[in-house]
Amino acid sequence: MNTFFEQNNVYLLENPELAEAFQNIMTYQKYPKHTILHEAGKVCNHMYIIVSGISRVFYYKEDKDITCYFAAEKETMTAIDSFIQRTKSKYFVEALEDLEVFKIAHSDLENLFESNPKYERFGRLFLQQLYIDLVERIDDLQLHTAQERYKKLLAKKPYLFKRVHAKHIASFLGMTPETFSRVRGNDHKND
Amino acid sequence: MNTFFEQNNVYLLENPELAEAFQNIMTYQKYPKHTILHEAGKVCNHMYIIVSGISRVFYYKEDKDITCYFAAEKETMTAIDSFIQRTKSKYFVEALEDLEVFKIAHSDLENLFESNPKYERFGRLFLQQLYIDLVERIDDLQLHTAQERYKKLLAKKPYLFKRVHAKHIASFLGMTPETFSRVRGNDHKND
DNA sequence: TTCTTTTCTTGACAATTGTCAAGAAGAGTT
DNA sequence: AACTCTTCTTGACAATTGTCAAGAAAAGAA
Repeated sequence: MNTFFEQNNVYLLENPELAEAFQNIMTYQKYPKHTILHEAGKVCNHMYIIVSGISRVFYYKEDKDITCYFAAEKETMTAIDSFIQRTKSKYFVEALEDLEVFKIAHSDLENLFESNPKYERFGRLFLQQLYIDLVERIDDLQLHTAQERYKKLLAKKPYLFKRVHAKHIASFLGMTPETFSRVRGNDHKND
Repeated sequence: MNTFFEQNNVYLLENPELAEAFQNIMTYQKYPKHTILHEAGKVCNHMYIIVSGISRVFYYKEDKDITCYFAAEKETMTAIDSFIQRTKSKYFVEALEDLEVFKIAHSDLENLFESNPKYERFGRLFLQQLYIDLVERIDDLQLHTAQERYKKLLAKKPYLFKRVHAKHIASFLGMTPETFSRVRGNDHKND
């Protein structure tokens, strides 16, 4: 996954004007653990940049709760389908820990993009990085065993395994909690 | 998958200026079947809009040939990792049929984006749609059986099943050719 | 703390998918 | 057409993963 500040800091931090422009449309906000920041069925009008805490995006597939995205410090999060297409979302966004975030309204972001091409450009470059991240995730899911998917995520985002319920990671990896538990058990043996 | 002309026709066709700008940087080209349009290990400097024919993007995972993308008429195609990041690609791009395409150089596209914010804007909106398509593909792979993945693709892109080798569709769907064959067999029974 | 609820682990078994091998079917060439 | 090469299908079996159930462990509430 991508981070607004880290992976694109070239654009947001090295250019004071860009940083200021974004700061002007961001509002700092806190949410307690378990808060639902966005509900499925509604149009999502905000995106969030996480200052502290972890959140997840999930949806229901035949009563089963499927996590499709995690966001932690410095990462961004929104109900992406709705935020982009301006339609009702299938996703929920939930705080898994107490959250501190910067909140950005869709309309403000659009206005910013329209106000000056350099912001539009930043938006495009940012999306490009998100796109690359997704391509990688597809590769992972397309032809890897449960064990391999587990190891890859553990290497990439070890903190998830300490801070997030196993069942959420399991569904994110496309396996049952039971399989996740067994795969984790195997992995510990190889230490 | 997305199409330059279809899904974004709002932008490309309704605005004659935009259409003309793109036509100025596109060159029409033909490639015979089996042509490798891009080789892994090289930086990919072009994207293609397909006029006729079908192509695929693939890579090797431990000697196994994995297809990760198909593009047919009106769709776009490139070695996306390299085209976006300007690094060596892991992907090959291959013509599965005789191809007629419009070819666009990365540099020309960048220049176009920089020349006027409305092109930059089109680029961003186009990427947004590609992103949504990928999110959908992840949903498919994350928690569906081989049978379900087969049926979804058959409903969405039936022409693939007539024009492309089964083994390529199988790897695209994340299953072996044998499983693909059996799943296809099951499906015919339910007619 | 104790009590309650949820999550995690483990076993037994079932379903799905992969592997290997052999033959059939199909495409391409001469 | 015959020949060659590749792809597709099918069977037998193995490996992986899912389902269900029960108990252990952990987290949250009183």
